[in-house]
Amino acid sequence: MNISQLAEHLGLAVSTVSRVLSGNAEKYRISNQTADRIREAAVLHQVVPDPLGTSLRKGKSGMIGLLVPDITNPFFAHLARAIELHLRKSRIAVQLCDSAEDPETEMELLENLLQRRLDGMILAPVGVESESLARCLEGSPMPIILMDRIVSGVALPSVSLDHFAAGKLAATTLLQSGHSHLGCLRGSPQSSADQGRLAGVEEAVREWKSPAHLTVKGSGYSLEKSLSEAQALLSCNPRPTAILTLTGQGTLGILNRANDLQIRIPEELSLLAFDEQPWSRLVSPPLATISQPIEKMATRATELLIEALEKGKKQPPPQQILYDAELQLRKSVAHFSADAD
Amino acid sequence: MNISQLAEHLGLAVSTVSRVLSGNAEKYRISNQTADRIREAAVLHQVVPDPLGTSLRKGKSGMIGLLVPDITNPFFAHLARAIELHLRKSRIAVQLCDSAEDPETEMELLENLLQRRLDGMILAPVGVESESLARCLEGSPMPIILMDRIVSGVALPSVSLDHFAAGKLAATTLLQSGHSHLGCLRGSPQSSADQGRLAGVEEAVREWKSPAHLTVKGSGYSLEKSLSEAQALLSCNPRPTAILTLTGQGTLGILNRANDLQIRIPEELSLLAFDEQPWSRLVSPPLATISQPIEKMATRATELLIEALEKGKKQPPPQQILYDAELQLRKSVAHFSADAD
DNA sequence: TACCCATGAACAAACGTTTGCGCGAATCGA
DNA sequence: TCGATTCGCGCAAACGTTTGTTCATGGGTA
Repeated sequence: MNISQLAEHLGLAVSTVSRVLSGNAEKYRISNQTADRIREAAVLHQVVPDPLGTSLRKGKSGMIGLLVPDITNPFFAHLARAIELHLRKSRIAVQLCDSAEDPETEMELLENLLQRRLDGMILAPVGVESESLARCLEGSPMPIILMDRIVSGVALPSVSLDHFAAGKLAATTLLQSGHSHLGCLRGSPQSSADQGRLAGVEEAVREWKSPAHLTVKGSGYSLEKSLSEAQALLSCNPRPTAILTLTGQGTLGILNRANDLQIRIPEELSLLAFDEQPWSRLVSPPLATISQPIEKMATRATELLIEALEKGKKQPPPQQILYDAELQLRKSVAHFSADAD
Repeated sequence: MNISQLAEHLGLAVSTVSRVLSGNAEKYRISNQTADRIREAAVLHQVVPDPLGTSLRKGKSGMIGLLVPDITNPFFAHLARAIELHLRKSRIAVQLCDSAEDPETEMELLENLLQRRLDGMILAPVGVESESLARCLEGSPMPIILMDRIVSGVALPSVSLDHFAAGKLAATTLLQSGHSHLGCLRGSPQSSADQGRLAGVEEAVREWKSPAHLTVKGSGYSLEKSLSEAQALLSCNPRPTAILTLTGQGTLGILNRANDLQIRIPEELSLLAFDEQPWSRLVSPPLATISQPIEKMATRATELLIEALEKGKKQPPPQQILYDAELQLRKSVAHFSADAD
């Protein structure tokens, strides 16, 4: 039963029912008597204004798109959950899309989402530079908030970790523990997040008070790739005394290979990992991590989006909002003593 | 620009443009000349039929709801990803909802989804019995496919692991390795999945050729709970020589506490865990797991749903579709030798 | 020439809302 | 008692499609 049928049933006009059911009873001066009658009948017959009709009339779908590279990645899963929760409070639904870290899929999904005339969208891009992607985003008719990674050449508001500062913090932490040869396992060289983190690491090493050396390995997010790159990094001669991993998979790769090679952590190798995982503090030794304030970032992004929606779907100013990483110092990072090597 | 503006621009009727753009040109015998002219203009002006209008007219939103207890749980994340991928091929979008393992939130979300007049929905219930939940599902106007867990008292089609058989397989595996005292760390006693698994375990123990003993601990999915329950299980006297964990958190709990107590795996304790995780084969020793054929289940569930959608949104017959678990036997399970205890 | 039929496209109703406007009735001040 | 205001609600248009029906045109046959 829809509201016009309910109106007929009650002998009232559709407009009256609509006004009451959409909470505008007093605004249009519907008498309490009539309003209550409508409300009662509505709950009795389980009548709710059809969102399709509402959307069409209002020109809003009440839905935003969330496009992530990999919902299977705990970081994005947490992000998605927080975003959905926040938007729910504003009665906005979330359409989920997973681009599987593939730029082409991402492009298709993006076009699809734009066609669907959603109210807005939160996008965590795969991170590969693409002219067509940039053009597609540039001319978007809806507000778009970028998360985690940015798209070069596009002026869009973004919410992310201060990757540069985080990388610097991580490297400095290891340097301060006495390590002078750092290893770094990166993810994709394409990703702006990785680029930022690595740049931070490099600057920390460059600015360190005494000479320090940095070995960088890795490319890609797959587990197989991470394993072989971890192997490569651990086989360096001389081997780094401390390793920083920029991705979750990379961390698993190092943990696994170090175990195979019987390298003791932290006695022979210190390990600091990006992204806190559920098991980080449970493995042995507990893993020191650089964690992201996921909740805060999700909150900020949704606030930005909601604000844009209320201001008539206009794009908010292209500010870059950065958050500081949090260092969880645990036993996997130890002070370097020369006799171990 | 919408199709009516495009029609006006071309000096044609809206209906003609609509027929061409929705791919029904020849069905309504639009001349190739006209059709091509429309198509060209459409790509030029980036005109696509507005899904809102289409939805309203057709009475379909082209969108289904996916309600999971915790998208942060890798199992559900994988499920969500596979489901979204499959439905995308049929041009169906997915609205994501996360109930945070909370029955009340689940109930609210469910009502919300039902109101949104989606085309259908895939539901992985929290698993707590609830009269109102059952009633809500029973009278649903859209097809609903249950996943992973079932809701007692409701005749809905479901796709899930054969939890009972999986539990039996797991327990039998441990018994066959010579263990006669099994420990089991469960999740929530409310969950039909856990109930099934545990029942399978109990039957395996009961039917085993020689006397065997089973100690069951655990309740809830939180990490803290899992840690304390793991502690309790490992502190039993006598301690089980093999432990089966029914949840991911439980596995982490056992791994952590075993490490604290300096219990060597598998020499002093065999461990078999439900649900394959990205790190399962990477920890030391590699973890034996009972894995679920997530892809297959997701495929089947979406097939069921799509079929129902094509048959006019009617509920498919309430069949229960079960899949067999797959045993990944790894080094964390060892043959029991009496001298170790 | 008159008729029929196939062709190609327009007309209009319907999907379910929201909302500016208007209208009759009741209330009020003078 | 009368004009002016307020109150309570209905009317109708509009949002953007889809689709059954109609209509004009032209070619073919009788």
